[in-house]
Amino acid sequence: MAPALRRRAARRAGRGRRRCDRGGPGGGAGMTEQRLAGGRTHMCGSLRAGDAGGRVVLAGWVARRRDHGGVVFLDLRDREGPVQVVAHPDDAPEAFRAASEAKLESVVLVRGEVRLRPEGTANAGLATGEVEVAAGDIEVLSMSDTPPFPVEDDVQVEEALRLTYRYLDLRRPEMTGVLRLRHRMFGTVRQFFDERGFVDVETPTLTKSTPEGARDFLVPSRLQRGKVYALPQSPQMFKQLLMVAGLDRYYQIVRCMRDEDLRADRHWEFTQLDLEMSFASEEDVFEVLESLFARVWREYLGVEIRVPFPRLTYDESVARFGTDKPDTRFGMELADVTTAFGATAFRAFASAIERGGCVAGFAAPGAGTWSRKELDALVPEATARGATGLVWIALEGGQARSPVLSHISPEEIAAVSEATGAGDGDLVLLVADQPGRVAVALDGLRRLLAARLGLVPERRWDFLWITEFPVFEWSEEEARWVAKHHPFTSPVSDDLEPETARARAYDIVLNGIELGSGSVRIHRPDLQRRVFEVMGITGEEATDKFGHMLEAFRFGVPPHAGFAFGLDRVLMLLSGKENIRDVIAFPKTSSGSELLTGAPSEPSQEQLDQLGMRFGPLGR
RNA sequence: GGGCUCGUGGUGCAGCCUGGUUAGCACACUGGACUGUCAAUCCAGAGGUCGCGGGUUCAAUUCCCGUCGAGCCCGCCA
Repeated sequence: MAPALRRRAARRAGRGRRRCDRGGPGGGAGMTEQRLAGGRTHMCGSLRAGDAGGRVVLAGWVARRRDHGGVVFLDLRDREGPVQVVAHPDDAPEAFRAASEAKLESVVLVRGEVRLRPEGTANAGLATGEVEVAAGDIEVLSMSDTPPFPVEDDVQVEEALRLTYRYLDLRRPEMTGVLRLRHRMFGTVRQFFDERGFVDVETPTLTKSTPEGARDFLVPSRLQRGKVYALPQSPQMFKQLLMVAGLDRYYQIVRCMRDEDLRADRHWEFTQLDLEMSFASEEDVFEVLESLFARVWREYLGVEIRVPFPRLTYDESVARFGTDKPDTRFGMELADVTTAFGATAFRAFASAIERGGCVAGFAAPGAGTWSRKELDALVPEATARGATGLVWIALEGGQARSPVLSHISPEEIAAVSEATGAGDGDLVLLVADQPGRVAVALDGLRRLLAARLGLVPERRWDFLWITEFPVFEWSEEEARWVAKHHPFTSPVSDDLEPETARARAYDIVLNGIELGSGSVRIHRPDLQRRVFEVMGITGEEATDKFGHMLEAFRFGVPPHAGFAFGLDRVLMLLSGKENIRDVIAFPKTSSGSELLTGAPSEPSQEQLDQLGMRFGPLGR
């Protein structure tokens, strides 16, 4: 075989191996099919034993240098990974000198020959560990200053510093890997919806302020002074109008903006998978999303998830778990024990019940042996979550321990143990208050205890649907009923009694995290008006705020339903990150600063003049 | 809006509670030695407004108050 042919064959073999490697986040599909810029022949991290014997041109960043005086090793890194470059003074004096002088993170171009490493010097911890590149020529394309922090995985660096030099942070293999996982997953999502006949339509970024829902980001208009656009919280109205337009099936990977305080899993700008389907019911939407998640989980985690997902109504979820996003990977379900304390001598419980409250709790298996100190430490955990107090009863060796033992009867303890399923060695936690507060506190405690007791199984994916949400929710602040989902959500029946009306709205919950939500929409103008009425939106107001929707609905609306979920959160789960900023290329801090660019910044007087704006002293 | 935690050479941390020696360690950096390492090794060296402002004190990195920045949580948000 001619050398050139042999090389090509070898490259093909290497390519095949690469395909098998693809589980990792940084796997580059079809890399070798592409022409590399700058005269490079290979990517550093792609070289394999099959490439041995070939002359290559590589370029990358100096990840590490090992200088033995007589021989210098450089680890040259590009997005595919590192490869070892060897420079010998005898073979190539110039290259040797360049290698000795190249500082870490400098960009260098290397011409040389790939060869198998000498016997016993292969590095099994490296994908390129069987080979090395004997440098014939090394050219420093760009010398680097000493970086402000080590560009390596598993190095603890203050996040503010990482964000200030985000380009260096993203150079770390782990971060590059997340960005590439993000790219590939988006591709899978697009392909999935394309195969199913969904049409990708872009919707405006400068649009009308949304009256209900989150706080808007506003953009002042230059041409129409005194008026503002809003950045979209979601393309909700546009996607419904696309159904009126007859698009039938729409999807979009779209940036949404909500001006609310940030959290570990919440960012101002986030990326949503948005979809809408005409003539669809809940079942159609469920099937699409179950198939999508099954495909993504299979492709990126190699996991077969169980479809269809279990379903739980909102009421059942709140009753059993105290929340509409339950983590069902462990038990410890809640039990309402109000009746057990119907005639209790315990004043705290009695008065809570008198005021229309309830008593509820759950059993934490194995926590009955905790010390008094550990158990008392749970009380502030409960009050921090809004509970008035917390009663703990530890069952151990046939005895009950509790700070309120003298106030509660053995019969009450027996009833509570029975209801919560607590046995010897277990701990019962009880909270008495208004049902909503009890639920919030117990949900938090349940998660806390499960984590502390090590009862949360890893590598388990509990997807579920929560259905039949309330249509309305009472807003203390505004003293009126507001939409729990959004105002276009169809009620289950025409009965719009605000306290009891249930909606054809659904959430996907995974391991106790809400991924997204959707609903069947109202397509009857008369029903839509009645929903507005309950929320105190008059005819005039409705016309002003939602006039375009109501108008559109006069001209033939297909029944339709849709869904939206946060892709950033899905990526957090796929990559095992605990912070949303780690799956976003250029995120902001929790106070909204962009440390890289210095945004937000003060506007110039000229900018303000053009917009007809004036910044005055802050006042109420 | 509220609560908690953190801020010390380029990086990561210790010191602070119990005020007073020259602010210590590791990595990185600089110089030297070294021909098979892969967190190379060995020797030497340089590098600090202890976030910022004020107070207490004979004396503050250390105690107190304020402020700025970062993180987590509640409120808010689907």
